[in-house]
Amino acid sequence: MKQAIRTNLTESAATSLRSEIAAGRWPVGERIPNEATLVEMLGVSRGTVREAVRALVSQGLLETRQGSGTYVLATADPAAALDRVRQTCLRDQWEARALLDVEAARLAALRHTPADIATLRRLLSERGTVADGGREAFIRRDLAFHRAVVRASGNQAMVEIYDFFTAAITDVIGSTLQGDLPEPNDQAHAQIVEAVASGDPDRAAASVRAFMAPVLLQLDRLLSR
Amino acid sequence: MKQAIRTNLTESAATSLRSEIAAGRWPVGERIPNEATLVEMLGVSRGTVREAVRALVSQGLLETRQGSGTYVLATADPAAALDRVRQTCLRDQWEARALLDVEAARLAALRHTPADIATLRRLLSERGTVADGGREAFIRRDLAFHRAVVRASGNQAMVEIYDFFTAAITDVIGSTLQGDLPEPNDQAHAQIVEAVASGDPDRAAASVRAFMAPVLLQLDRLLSR
DNA sequence: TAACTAAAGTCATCAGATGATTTGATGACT
DNA sequence: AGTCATCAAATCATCTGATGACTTTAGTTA
Repeated sequence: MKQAIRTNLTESAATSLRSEIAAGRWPVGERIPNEATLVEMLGVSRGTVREAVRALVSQGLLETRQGSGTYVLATADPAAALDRVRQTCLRDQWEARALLDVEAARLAALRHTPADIATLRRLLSERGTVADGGREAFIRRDLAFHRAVVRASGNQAMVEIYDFFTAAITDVIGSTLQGDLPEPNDQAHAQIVEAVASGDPDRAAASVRAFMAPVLLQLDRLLSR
Repeated sequence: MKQAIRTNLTESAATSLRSEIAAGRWPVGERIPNEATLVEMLGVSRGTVREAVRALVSQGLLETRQGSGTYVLATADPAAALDRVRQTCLRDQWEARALLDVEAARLAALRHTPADIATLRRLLSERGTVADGGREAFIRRDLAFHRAVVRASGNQAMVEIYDFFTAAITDVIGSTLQGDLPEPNDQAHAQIVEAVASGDPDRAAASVRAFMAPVLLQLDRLLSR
C-alpha cells in the first residue's frame, strides 16, 4: 500500500512553484507567468493558484504587483534556514549558543562601556538563588545575566542570534531537563564580570569557556542516556 | 497629505488576524471562527479571507483542518527573529560569522575525521585564483572551503547559522563591495587546514582569527566612509 | 519630439456552487 | 451499559464566472 502524502492542492501547487523558482527557471527579478498560464501549468483553478502564490509571497519568495505581474524576490526561502536550525539537535544548539557566549565575552572585554559593567554587576547581585521566587524566575534572572554579556559585545547580530537560540532551546528543553543541569555558582559568574571588566579578551573568553565546559559535559551525559 | 500605506485587502485582513492572534483573542490550540464569520468580521469576500488565512498558515501561525476548522499554532511569527537578525548592520553580521569561523575551527581541530581533512585539502587545491572562471565562481569556491571548516566542526546548528549569515551577507553585499575586500592567499588557507589537522584547538582558532582580522578591519574602513 | 490617449494585459476582489473531510449525534445491536 | 455503524451538520477545499483597479505599451496628436 502506498502511503501517499496527503496534502491539499494549494500546498502542492506552492511546492511546485517553489521548486521551479529554486531551480532558477525564473531568475530573481523576473516576472513569472500570469495566473491563467499558471492555471494551465499546475492544472488547478485560479483561486488555488492565487492561494499558492500568496503563500510564497508571505514567505518572501514572490511579490505581486497589480496590473503588472508577479515577480521573483528570492530563490530560496529565507525562513527555511531558521527551520533547519531549529531542527538540529538540542546539543548542537546548546553548544553553538555557548560558543556565542565565549566570543561575546571576548568582544565585551574590548568594547564594554562603564554602563555595561554596572549592569552586569547589578544583574549578578540580583541573581540570588533558586530559593528566591522559584526555579523559573531564577532561570530568567540567570539568563538575563548571560544576555547582558552578549549585549556588552556591542554586536546586535550576536544578540539576536543568542536570543533565537535561547528561545529554541527553552522550547525544546521545557520540562525534560528540569534541574538536571549544573548551575555554576555566583563566583564563576563574578569571574566573568571581572574578566570582561579587565579588558583582556583572552581572559574573558577563557572564563566563559571554563564556565560552559561542565554544563555541556553534563548535557552530553544526559542526552546519551 | 496623508501617506496611507497602500496595501491590498488580503494583506490588511492578514494583519488584522495576526494582531488578534498576538493579542491572545484566540489562544494557541484554539479554533478561530469559520470562514463565513471571518468574512463578516473582516468585511471582505471569502476568497480574500482564504488568502489571508493561507498567508498566516505559511507563516506557521495557523493550521487549517478540512472539515474541522482553523486552529492557532503560535501567537508570534517565528520568522520575526530571523528578520531582526537580517536587519542588523552588515558589519555585525560579518563579525558574527567570522566568530563562527573561529570557534568552528576550534571544534574541527578536536573532532575532524580524515575525510574532513581530505575535503579541505581538495577544496584548497581547487580554489585557484580569481582568474579561473571569474570573480563570482572564485568567491563560491572560497566560500565552499570555509563552509567545509564549519562542517568539520560536526555541529549542524553552526553549519545552518553559518549558511544563514552567508546568504544574508551576500544578499546585502551584492554589488556594493565588489572586489574591495582583501582576499587572504592560499598560504593563509593552508595554515588553517594544517592547524585543524594538527588537532590543536587553540592553534586552529588562532589561525582563523588571524585570517579574519584584516578582512574585518578593511570592512570597517569601507563602511565608515 | 513630447505629451496625451486608448487599449491590452495583469492582478484584486467579489459571488455562487459543489466536493471532501471531520465531528458529533442517533440508533441498533450485543 | 457498552459498542459499533450510520447519518447529518459543520467546515474547509476547490472550481467557475464576472467585474474592478492598476500598469504597461502602442499609438496618436500637437
